[in-house]
Amino acid sequence: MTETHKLSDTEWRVMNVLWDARDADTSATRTARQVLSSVEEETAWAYTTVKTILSRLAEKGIVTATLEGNTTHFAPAITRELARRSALRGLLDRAFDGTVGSLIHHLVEGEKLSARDRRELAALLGEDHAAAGRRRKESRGP
Amino acid sequence: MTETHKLSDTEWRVMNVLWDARDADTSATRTARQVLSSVEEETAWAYTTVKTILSRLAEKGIVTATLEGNTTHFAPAITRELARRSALRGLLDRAFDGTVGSLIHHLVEGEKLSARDRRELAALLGEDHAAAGRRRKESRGP
DNA sequence: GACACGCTACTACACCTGTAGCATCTTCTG
DNA sequence: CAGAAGATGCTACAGGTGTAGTAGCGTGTC
Repeated sequence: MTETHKLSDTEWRVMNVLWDARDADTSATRTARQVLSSVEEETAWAYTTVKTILSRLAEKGIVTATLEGNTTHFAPAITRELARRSALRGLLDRAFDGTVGSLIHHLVEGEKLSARDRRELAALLGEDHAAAGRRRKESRGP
Repeated sequence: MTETHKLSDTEWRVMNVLWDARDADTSATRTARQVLSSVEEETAWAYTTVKTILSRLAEKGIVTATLEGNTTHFAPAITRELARRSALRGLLDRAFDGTVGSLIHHLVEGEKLSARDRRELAALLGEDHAAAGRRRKESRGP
């Protein structure tokens, strides 16, 4: 149901700024101007460009816009996790037979995983194994 | 350098048909008609739509088009692996801080990994570990 | 009270993507 | 050979995305 309407490249960039702010302060918001200054080293956008992107995001319900004085403050309306999940799903469906296994295979087979990544992965996996074993309530269909 | 020009949704669908053909026969090619029949259960495309997509892919050098008689035969000009790598990189950059670790974290943390995936992942990881030169005894029962 | 400055809303536009029609050319078939 | 069946190249067009300009409104400052 939570159709995350597929963020575009620029939208991701903007959303990342909003989410990063949230990481520092759970109720943080950002103005267009602030977003601009956060990205202007990598993007050379005009102020109005940021404004447009933010407005479109607000239209789509992906960010919330609150007018305060005469300045609009923006905040993410969906979590980064959700957006990530949805983007990942899209990639899996498009490019990896829709399966996580296929992606994992690609990751492990390719030169993509450094020894450190591998170690980290193993660690996370082990850790999670313990946690997941306790609350095994997964029932997946074929 | 190997700029894989970012495939769109439909392009992926078509390319997958081409790659799948390759999986069965290393030198397989597909006509627009054949591609259409491979996807028409999921897409309801018109023949000309497939034709356009294939032509655009050919223009971009992502598939090769060889006219044989009056029918063009298409074959992938880039490997699925390459396209996957490039798509994955895009996703990582856009949504996962550009790091594999972040994606892995997401995979392991989220509910995305079934017990089976997890097992598979562990297996692949172990397998690769062994291949790397260090042989280790695998005695981990879930 | 007039003005500058920033902010907003509205408008613009080119390119890409999804989707497809049409006129035409080629080849098989009787 | 004439027509059917199918392939091709052009053309089209709406909606989304990237990128931004412009005019007008609110508010702090002198």
